[in-house]
Amino acid sequence: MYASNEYTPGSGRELLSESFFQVDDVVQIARDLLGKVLLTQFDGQLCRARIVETEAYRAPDDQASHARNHTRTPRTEIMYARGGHVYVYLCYGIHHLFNVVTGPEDTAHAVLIRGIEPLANTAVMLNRRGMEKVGPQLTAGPGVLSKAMGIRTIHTGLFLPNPASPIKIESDGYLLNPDQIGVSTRVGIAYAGEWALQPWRFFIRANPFVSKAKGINAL
DNA sequence: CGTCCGATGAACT
DNA sequence: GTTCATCGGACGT
Repeated sequence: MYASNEYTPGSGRELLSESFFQVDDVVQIARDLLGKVLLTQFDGQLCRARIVETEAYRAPDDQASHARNHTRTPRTEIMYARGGHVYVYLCYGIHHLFNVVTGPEDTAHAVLIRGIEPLANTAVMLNRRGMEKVGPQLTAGPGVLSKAMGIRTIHTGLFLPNPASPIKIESDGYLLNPDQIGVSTRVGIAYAGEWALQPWRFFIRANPFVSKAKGINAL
């Protein structure tokens, strides 16, 4: 199980389609990404992890979005591509933060993946993090999960629904009840004024791989 | 070209 | 609770 990268009938897994990412409501997509499986395959190493924490960024009005007020620069250009593209940017000069572009072309919404639960090939993830033992600090947080999965800024522009992409998101049939989903304001965007109050962070309740964010209003 | 600073994480006191 | 590593992007000059 989980050893294959194929999507044969009966495998119990399916690649998320373009239409999943091209829904206009980025907040709904952020919620729907909870429980889905992030897959990376670099240097022949296939890693899988379940998405347990996300945040929605809704351009152009959302002042926490890099594409706020239609900001369009070389860095944010990929946000204007159609949903399903990958946007990775460097934060604090150190951390590579993995985002999924959503919505139709020219709509710059994106979802930040903030926490994942390792499912397969944890040995490679541990090695990339310089850790010995699997625990929340392996992949709880947007910077550390990218490091564990091998995701870097150079991967910006990959298209997740492409079966040949080294980064993909699939469904394995895992289902969540609405009462398992926690909601809060977003982390680290206090500068965004009233937009910092939007309840656009979603997480799986009681999951240890949800980041330990401080100063957040749980709702 | 110079300056400011961030959608963080880790190691401190 | 506080400090700080580390650097590309955004913007003003």
